[in-house]
Amino acid sequence: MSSPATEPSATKPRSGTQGPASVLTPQREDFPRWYQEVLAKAEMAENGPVRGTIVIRPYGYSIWERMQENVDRRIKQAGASNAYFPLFIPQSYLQREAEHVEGFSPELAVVTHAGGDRLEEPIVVRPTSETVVGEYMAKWVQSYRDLPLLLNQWANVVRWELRPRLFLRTSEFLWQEGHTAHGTKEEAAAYARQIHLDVYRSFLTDIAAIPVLVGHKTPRERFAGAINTLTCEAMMADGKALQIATSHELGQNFARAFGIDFLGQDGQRHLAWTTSWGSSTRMVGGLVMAHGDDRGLRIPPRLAPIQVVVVAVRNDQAVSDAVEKLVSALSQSGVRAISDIREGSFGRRVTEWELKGIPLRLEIGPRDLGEGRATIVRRDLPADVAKSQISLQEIPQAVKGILEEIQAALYDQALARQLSLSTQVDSVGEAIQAAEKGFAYIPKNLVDEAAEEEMAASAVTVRCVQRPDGSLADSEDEEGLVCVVARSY
RNA sequence: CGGGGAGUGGCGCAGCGGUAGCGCUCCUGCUUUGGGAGCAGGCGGUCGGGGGUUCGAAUCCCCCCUCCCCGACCA
Repeated sequence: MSSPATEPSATKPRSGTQGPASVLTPQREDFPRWYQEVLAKAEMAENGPVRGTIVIRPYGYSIWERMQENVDRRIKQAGASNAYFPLFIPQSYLQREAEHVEGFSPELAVVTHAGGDRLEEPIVVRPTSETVVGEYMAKWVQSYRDLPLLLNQWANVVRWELRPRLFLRTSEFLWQEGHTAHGTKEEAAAYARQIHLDVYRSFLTDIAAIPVLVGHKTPRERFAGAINTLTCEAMMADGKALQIATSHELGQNFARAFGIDFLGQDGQRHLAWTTSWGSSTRMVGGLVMAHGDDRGLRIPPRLAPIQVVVVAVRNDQAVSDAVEKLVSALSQSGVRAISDIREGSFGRRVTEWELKGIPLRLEIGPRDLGEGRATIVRRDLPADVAKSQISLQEIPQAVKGILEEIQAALYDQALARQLSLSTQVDSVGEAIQAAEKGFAYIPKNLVDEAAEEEMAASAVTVRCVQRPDGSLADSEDEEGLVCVVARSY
C-alpha cells in the first residue's frame, strides 16, 4: 500500500455521464492491488479464515467449472480415466523418494493427532499424489498388457504457503493431476508431451485465449523427483511470468521406490516409466491477470460462463419483454445469455457486468425498441469504440460471429503485449535488466548453474528452455536452444 | 524465519486520556433509471485478546495473537 496521505478514491464511484468511472485502482498504478480489488468486486473469491486459504465464490467457481469441463474432455480424449485417491498419505510414502520428500517437506501439512490420540505414524495431507498412486500402480501393473496405465484425478491438495495470493498460491487449491505408467522411456516421454501440447497448450490458447510458451524446465526448476519437466508459461499484464501447467517425466524414480514393475514379452521383469502432469485453479488467476483491464475482468467467450448479458436500460414492461425475448432467442441458438431487468441505475448494473468481464453486452431501452434495434457493446474494445447499433432481427445470427471475434481479439491483445515486452539479449546482466519489464530470451549456452544463481539473486528465473522458433525441443540437451528468463509469480 | 507496517461497524478510514465518528455498502419510503442516481429516515462496533496505569483507556505501558508489504521456497 502507498502512504496514508494519498488515500483511495479508487473505491469511490465517480458521477457524470462520460468517461469510464474508475472503479478499480489502475493496473499501472498498483498491479497487486488491482488484482485483489478485481477479484473482490467481480465476486470471484476472497480469503478464507485460515491464512492462505481461499473461498471461491459462485462466479469464480463457474469459470473454474468451465475450465474443468474442457480440460477433462481433453484428458479423456488422450485416453486417461478419472479415479480418486485419498487425501491422507502415510508419511513414510513421501520418504521413499529422496528428492520428492526433500522438495515437498517445507510445505507439508502433517496430521499428528486424530480421534483424540496421537497417531503412531503421522499422516501427510497430500501435496500431490505420486506416492499413493505409485503404491497402487505397483499393485495393478503386473504384465506389459496392463500398460500403459493412464489415470487422472480431480482433487484438492495442500501445500503450506508462506506468501499466499488468491488463486495463484494458496495453501489449499483445486487441481487435476494425471499419473501414468508406461513400458518404455520413449512412450512415457511421448505421452507427457502429448498431454502438454494437446491438453494444456491447446486449452490455454484455444479456449482461455492465453498465449503460452512451452518448454523444458532447467534442472533447478524441475519438479521434485522428475527427470524432465515441461511447462506452459504465460505473460501477465504486468510483464511477469506465470507457470500455468506442467507435465513431468518421472523416469523410473517412482517405479523404483514403489515397485511398479511388470513382466515383459521377453519374460523378464522391467521397471515401469511414469509421468505426472497437472493444472490447477491457478489458471483462474492467470486468466484474470492475462486479460483483465482497468475496468475489470475480460473473459474470453469460449470460456465465459455468461457470454452475453442483455440489459434493460429502463425498468419498463415493454423493454423487459423485449430483453427476455432476445435472451431466449440467444439461448436457443446455443449462446450462454442472461438478462438484466433488475431495478437500480443503469450505470451501476453495466459496471457490474464490465467488472465480471462478460464478453458482450446488449442494451435495450425505449429508444432502441422504437427503432427495432439494440446497442451492442464489446468488452474487448476500449470503452469509446466498443458501442454500436444492431437491429434486433440480426442479433441471434450475428452474435456467434462477434463472440469469435472477441475470442480472437483477446488472444491477439495478450500476444501483442507479450511480444512487445520480450527482448533478445546475449548476456546474463542484460537478461536481468530486461526481466524488469518482461521476458528476456538468451542463448542457453550462456546460462549455466552459476548464471541461474546470479539471476535468482535478482528474483529472476529461467522460466523455460525452448527452440528459437518457440517450439518444444525434443530434449533439453538439443543444440541451439534459448532460455526465456523473467520474474514470475 | 529476517526486515518494515497495521489491527476501530460488511469494506475503506478518522479519532490518540473524558465514555466512538465519517464515507461507501446495507435496509425502508418517495423521486429516479441511455455509464456506479437524489432526498429523507434507519440497521450495524463491549475499538484484535489479556493484564496493568488512571477518577476515567480506542487513546498510555507490558505480554500475546492476527493480518499486510519486502526477502529465502512453490501449481
